[in-house]
Amino acid sequence: MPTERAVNPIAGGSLLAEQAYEELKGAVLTNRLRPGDALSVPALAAQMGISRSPVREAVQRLIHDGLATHVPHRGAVVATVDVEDVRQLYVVRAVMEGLAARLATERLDATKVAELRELLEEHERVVAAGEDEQRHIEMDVAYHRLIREVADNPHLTAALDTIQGKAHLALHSLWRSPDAPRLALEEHRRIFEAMTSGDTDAADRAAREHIDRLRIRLAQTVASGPEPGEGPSSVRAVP
Amino acid sequence: MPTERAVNPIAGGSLLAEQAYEELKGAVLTNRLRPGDALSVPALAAQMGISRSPVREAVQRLIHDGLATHVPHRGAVVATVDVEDVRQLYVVRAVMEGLAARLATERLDATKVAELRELLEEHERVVAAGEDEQRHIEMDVAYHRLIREVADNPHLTAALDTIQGKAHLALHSLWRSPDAPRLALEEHRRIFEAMTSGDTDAADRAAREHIDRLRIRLAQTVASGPEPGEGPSSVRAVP
DNA sequence: CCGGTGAATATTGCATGCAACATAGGGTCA
DNA sequence: TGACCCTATGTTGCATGCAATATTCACCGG
Repeated sequence: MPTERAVNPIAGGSLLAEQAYEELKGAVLTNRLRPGDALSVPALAAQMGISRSPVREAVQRLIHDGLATHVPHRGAVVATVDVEDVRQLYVVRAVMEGLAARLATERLDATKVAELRELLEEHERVVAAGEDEQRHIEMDVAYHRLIREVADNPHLTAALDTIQGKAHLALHSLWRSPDAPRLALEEHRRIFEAMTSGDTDAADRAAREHIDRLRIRLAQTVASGPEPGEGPSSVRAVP
Repeated sequence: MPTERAVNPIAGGSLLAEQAYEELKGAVLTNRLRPGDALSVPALAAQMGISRSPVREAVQRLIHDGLATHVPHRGAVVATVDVEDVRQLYVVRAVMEGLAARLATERLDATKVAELRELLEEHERVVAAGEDEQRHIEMDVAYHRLIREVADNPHLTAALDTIQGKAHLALHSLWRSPDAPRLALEEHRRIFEAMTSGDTDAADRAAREHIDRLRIRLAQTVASGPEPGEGPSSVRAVP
């Protein structure tokens, strides 16, 4: 077991627990900590250079978010998402993104339209340049996040953040389709068109269908390429 | 300030933090702790007869659930839900209960139908007997919870639990309509009919409309009778 | 009578100690 | 060689200590 630490030391300002949480979440979401990896509170505390209290708190928040699971007397481990999990995740996410798009359509103004267009164009560049998967996921997350922000419903935002966090985690293990970014971008554009035309029903439908298609493509990808067997914390690179 | 404790001592078995969380949540949801009440970790720890660590953890979970808010350097206080909060809450809840009903319809079997009918009949007795509000809320919560259970989607369940928790909290402050229980029961029956007839669309619609009507009735109640003034736990009235 | 100032108070958040406990691994015995 | 036991290690979860800090209340001056 290499001493290669998956998390970085904490600066040491205020709210160590918060910083530890962000660091851990980042490590999980960028796949530096992989599903199945152990989250030992003492070990992480040592690596971050802080005591166990804030780390313990951070790990528990991760568990609460569904990004880690608690194995009795074995500590916490980064959550493993199976195909069925993802399916159920996306069924829920579809109706919530639909609602978000609907609400956002009602509250859209010129500023927000510009921001959305901006994001779409940047996403376009990323896709055109064939940049890395990580970057694409970031754009995808950012786009949906902005829609939520426009929708301006904190309860919806909170629920969707949790759902999307788990989905984000799943993408690392499951998403292997090379033209997925292009398709996603296309569907993002369709949502944009519906929203800017003021058609709430169409926006709702477009967002729901986007997530539904994502779910279907994910299922197909998994079905075709059953995933090279990879142990918890082994060394494989993302293809 | 009366020494009247709002929370009970903890038995002392295993997982004190969990027990403390349940105790606190119960106190909040049954209105023994009211919106605005302070949640002092040292005080609660003393009342429960345990140390601060598990209590701190419990309070943080409450905050994460939206049942409490963190006021800087003043400790945590039981969350205050205003009318707008409730409206936004129910907008989200409507689509999620709709999805739950839809999924439940697809997975319904004879056993679950019997359980649902059982609950409805008990609810009927409660309404007929004109029992207390608390009991009615319990029935309402139980009914929706059972639908979720049948729907069998853990992510949907988790999200809805959080949403319903906040809604539950809101009801104490806002629900003053005497015939609300009767109307709710009636709408529960309608959802039941749609589900047992196997019509997923109708079930979805019925559940969504139920929550929407709930939201509208709540808004009307609040608009007509602005609430008998009752302050946090002491003197102030809600502005 | 009222406003301002200072000290006492109570809070949080982090660090650390410690007992209980399950697991893993090695060594022993049949 | 294979199964079993027993110890060593790692973990959790709770208790407690402690510094930093904002609030509150009383008291004093105007």
